[in-house]
Parts: sequence; structure tokens; C-alpha cells
Amino acid sequence: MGTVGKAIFLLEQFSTEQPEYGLSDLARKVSFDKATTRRLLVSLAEHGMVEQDAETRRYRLGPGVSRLARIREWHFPLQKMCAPFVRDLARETGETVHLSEYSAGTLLTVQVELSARANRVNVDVGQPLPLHGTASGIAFLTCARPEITKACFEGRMEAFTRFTHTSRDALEKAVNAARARGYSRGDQGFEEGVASVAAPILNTDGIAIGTLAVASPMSRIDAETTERYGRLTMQAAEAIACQLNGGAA
Amino acid sequence: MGTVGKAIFLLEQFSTEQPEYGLSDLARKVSFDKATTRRLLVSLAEHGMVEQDAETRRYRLGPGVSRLARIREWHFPLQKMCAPFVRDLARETGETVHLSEYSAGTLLTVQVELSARANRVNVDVGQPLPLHGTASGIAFLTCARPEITKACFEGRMEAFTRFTHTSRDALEKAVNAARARGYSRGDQGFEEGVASVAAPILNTDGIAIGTLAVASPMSRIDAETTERYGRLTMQAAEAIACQLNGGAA
DNA sequence: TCACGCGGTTCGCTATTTGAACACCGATTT
DNA sequence: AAATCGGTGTTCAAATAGCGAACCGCGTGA
Repeated sequence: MGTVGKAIFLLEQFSTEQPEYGLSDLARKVSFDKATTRRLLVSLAEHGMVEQDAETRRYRLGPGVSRLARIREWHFPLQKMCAPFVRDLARETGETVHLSEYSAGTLLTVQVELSARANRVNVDVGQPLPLHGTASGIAFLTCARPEITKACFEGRMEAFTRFTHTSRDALEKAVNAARARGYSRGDQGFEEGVASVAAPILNTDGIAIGTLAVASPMSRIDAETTERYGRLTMQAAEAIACQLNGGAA
Repeated sequence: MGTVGKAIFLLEQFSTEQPEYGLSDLARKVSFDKATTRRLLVSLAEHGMVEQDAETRRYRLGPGVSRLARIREWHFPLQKMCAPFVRDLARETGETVHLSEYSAGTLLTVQVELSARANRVNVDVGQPLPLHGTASGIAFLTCARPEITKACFEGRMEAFTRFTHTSRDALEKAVNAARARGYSRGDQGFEEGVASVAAPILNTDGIAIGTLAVASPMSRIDAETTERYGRLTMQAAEAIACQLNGGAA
């Protein structure tokens, strides 16, 4: 791994559950030398990508990342644009809805609207979803760029539950079924007891850039509601794409 | 400059005005070798910090930066929290209001609410403001951590206009006056014809983490309105600090 | 009192980064 | 259609930047 890879790897350790680290903590977690870790952190801090609490000496993500994100969001306002659609879909279904965006081999969760029910599916913002093991992933693969699909089919497929598709064949079938249907189904492929439906969000070229998904506890859904949620998700994803690509079409 | 510094420097080239670069463009702009620039971009792209448009081959900020920003914002929701205060202040004054956060030696503009008037001051999100040359900077220095103040006083002070404070003495005077007053004034220190007032936003320890500022064309204001805007800004900054620090006191 | 773990620093070794030169491709010019 | 230009992307010897074991000083709890 190159030096910048390591630096970014450090940044990626921060999460909503663990937003702060001491130097040694972090060094252990990534198994870099303490000195290395520190040098990287200092470099990052010089540009505001991390900041160090003046008294606890712990490190956390800095204002620089927000700045970059604002520039991106300004130019490509995916999140802002999708917010109302995600909310509406969550209200219509009463289930947890999440929006994901493709990034470096996985789908990153961008936005989550949690179900109001006591028994609900929890998804964290920033959580990466595997392409082969989630409804979102399968939906994405129905319209992904060929290189991505190829890399996914040829890569190792980790089994998260006993339902995860782990063979190219099974996955290809699931993707084809989803493409025919217009939305994907993910039955306990990532987490036992969770059933999801998802639809891809396409750019002007018809290539998927992300997905919209509804995740429910299995106990609450049957074939009919799955179909209903699937259609709603598909429609919402299309509406998003339509607005993203300039209102036209 | 170390390798990660260079990588981040690349990221910092992207702005709202110039959100995309070709490889050669970018290499020229930062004066790195093309090969170097490319290697850095590839490393960044592997982690989603930049992405390359599949057809134009140009590079832009990637979803990874948004992810990091969301994690930070989750943990430290400055922007979300301040939004209503910024809006209210903009409505009350009818002028451009901007919120900045300290990062790596400067103040980064986090949020801007532009005046509705035709003749108005424009500030860009993500724009860095110098500590010595703006109302925001002076407000910040009234309550900054001693090291920061020291570094600023001892550093070179660029003159942006003929009104910019360029001597330690002048700056120190302005800071002391602002501290006594509760808000700072910046008369054409950064841009001719622009007068601003600003107040620091303090953390629980009474240390400034950012500033809130109102920027008006000079033609529109006099001593009295300056005083009024100053008080309003101060109150808003205090209200923000109060909410940031847990509603208490 | 001692031992431990913490943040931070040093310095010789070495692996990584560097950049001139090159290959390629497509558009525009001759 | 040959030549030229400007662009992206690749190579490899040379040199620079990063590495990490060992170190310091500090606070804490045994």
C-alpha cells in the first residue's frame, strides 16, 4: 500500500461509532508503526483533514473533509436532491430506506431514513455494502459499467449468511432476475432476518451510480408487499434519476 | 512537502468554480510531474476520494469525501446546527452572512446565506479567509488558542488592500478593540468597498472554533447600523455556542 | 517505588517516490 | 493522408521520502 493509501486508510477508521482515536489505539487498529501513524496524522492535520483535541490529544476528522464534501455536493448535489424521495419512500412503506452511492468497489450508504417501528432494520450512514451480498448491490449490478460487473463476478464473494450468493452463477441469476423485474430482492443475503428490495439510480448513459433500497424485517413482509415496495422503490429511483439528469426525459 | 501533503494538495485544487480537471491541467496547476500527479490521483481514486469520468477522463472529487464529512458531521453537527441562525441573521440584516470554521491556519467558509439585494457581497463556500485580514479572522483571534495567535502575529501578513493590517501592532490593536467590543469590524481589509462585522463562536473552554460574520457593501452602512449588526451577530454567535455546548449556560 | 502504557521524537536503512523520456490515441492542420 | 499537436497513461534508474526499533518524559495504578 502506498503512503497516500495508508493516510486515507487512517481516515477511514473513523466512523459514527468510533469518531475519535488516541495515537496508539489507531496505530494498533491499522497495524502501522506508531511513528508512521503519527507522521501521517500530522500531515493530514496540516491540511485540516484530521484535528487533534487540544486536551485529550485524541484525533478526529477535521473541517477539511467537510470542505471537500461541500465542493463536491455543490457540483453534484446527490444527497440534497434525494432527501425528499428517501423520506417519502420511508413514509409510504413505514420501513427503513437507504440511499447508496458507488465508490471504489462498494456501495457507500449516503442517507438513511429509519423506520419508526420498534422492530426495524438499522443501517448506518457511511457503511459500505458489498455488491454481491445485498439487494442494493444486485440492483447496482443490473446496470453497472462492465468492468465493475466483471471485477465483482471474478472476485471472491464472502458469505455473510448462509443465504449469501457466493457463486458467480447464483449471483448472475439474481442479477438477471432483478434486471427483468426492474428491482432487486435481497433475502437475508447480508443479515439474517432482513429482506430488502432495491432499484438502481441511473445517469444519463443508463449506467448505475447508486441505489435506493427498502429494508424490512422478514417477519413483516410477504410476496405481495415485496412486490409493492419493489415498484415504489423503482419509481422513486426513476424520479431521482430524472431530476438528477436535468428534469428531462 | 510530503507525499500525503501533495495528495491533499491535489484535492484542494477542486473548487466550486473548477470542480473538474484533466490530468495535465491539474499537473500544471500544482506543478507536479504528470506521472506523479497521476499516481496520486490513482491512489486517491482507489479509496473514492476522487473519481474519473469514464468518458471525459477528467477527475473530480469522489463520494469518499462525502462519506468522511458525514461521519464528522454526525459527531459534530456544526453546519446543521448553525443553519437556522445563519438564515435568521441574514433575514434580519438583509446582508450576506457567512459562517466559518478554523482549520489549519485559516478560517474555512462553511455556510453562506447571500443577501437578496442586487448590490451584495459574494462569499464562496469553502473559501479560506486569512486571520489577519478579515473581520472573521480578527474576531477569531480575540479568543483563539495562544499558539494560533502567536503564529499569526509572527507570520507574514499579506496586504490584500491598502487597508489590510500588516503590522503586528495594528493587528493587535484591532483584536483588542474587538475583544472589548464583543464583535470585530473589518473595514475593507480583505476586499475594497466591503465592511464586515464578526463574532467568535466559542467552545466550552471559551476557545474560538469559528466565526459568524455579516458582510455589507460600504455604501449601505454607517456607524449605527454597524453597531446594530455587530450586536445581532454577537447574539447569534452566542446562541450557536450555547446550543453547541449542550444547551446549558 | 516500580512498571506499564501513553504521546511523541530520533536516525540510519531502505523501499517508495520521482520525473525525463517514451508510447499511444484522437483531433486538427498541412 | 501525412504530419503535428495536445492529451492520457507507462517505464525505470536515481534519489528522496518514509520506515520503525529504540528512545524520552509523563501520568497512573499496582
